[in-house]
Amino acid sequence: MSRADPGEVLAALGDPTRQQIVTRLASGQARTATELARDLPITRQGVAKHLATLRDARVVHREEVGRESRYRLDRDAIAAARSWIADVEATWDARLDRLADLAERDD
Amino acid sequence: MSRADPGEVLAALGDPTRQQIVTRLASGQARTATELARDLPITRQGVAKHLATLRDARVVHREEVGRESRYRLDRDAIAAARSWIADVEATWDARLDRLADLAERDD
DNA sequence: CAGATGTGCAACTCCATGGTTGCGTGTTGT
DNA sequence: ACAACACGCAACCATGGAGTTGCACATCTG
Repeated sequence: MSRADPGEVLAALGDPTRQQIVTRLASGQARTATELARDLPITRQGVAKHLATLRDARVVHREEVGRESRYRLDRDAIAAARSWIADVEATWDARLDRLADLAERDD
Repeated sequence: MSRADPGEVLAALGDPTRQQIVTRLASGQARTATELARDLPITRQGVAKHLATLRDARVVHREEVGRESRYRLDRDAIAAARSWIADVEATWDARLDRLADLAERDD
């Protein structure tokens, strides 16, 4: 089972509708596509497609219960994306530190 | 000067090519579109368009020097995106904590 | 000044994808 | 058993955006 690819997760989180879905899933219970569609201006199938791409990116996983399937956040994938961004920041900071060193050494 | 919108930043970071550009910009100096295009399988104009959307999302800002314009990372916007993700995680964690409370109270 | 280099802008493809409708199937509950 | 509900899948449409080429303009250099 391959781990979540940060880049893919970022791409999944890039869409505004999917951002809303993720927000909904974070603040409440695991929800079904039909429930989510009630809050959104798109159809159930539209939501379902978004959930599919979120599932491909491992941001979400499906739990089938009887005739309905509920979707739950997968914390690890989201953490991977945050980690990627944090790495960019860290690298950037390191570069600034080097510049600071040069400035000091310049005195 | 309106601040960076996390959603817009996420969208900007969603594209794989732009992810590479951001990585390049994080690990080195401010670069020009022509320089970046050398590392990438697309033309300079392609890179320029990506830099434009990164600039719209405040992920990057332009520094015009003579006839060339160099692009530099804007740390704040990236931090905003990371913060958004962190919020999702925090909300999710808080929900899990509430569940734990209920479980305890259930004993 | 003339050529080389760097850039931005505009027009043009083309494909990925967000969104829809329609349908068939499985589950629930009365 | 049967109606209502929930879902997945497939076909379809339209728009956006990634990428290209072409060109005009600005800047540097010999």
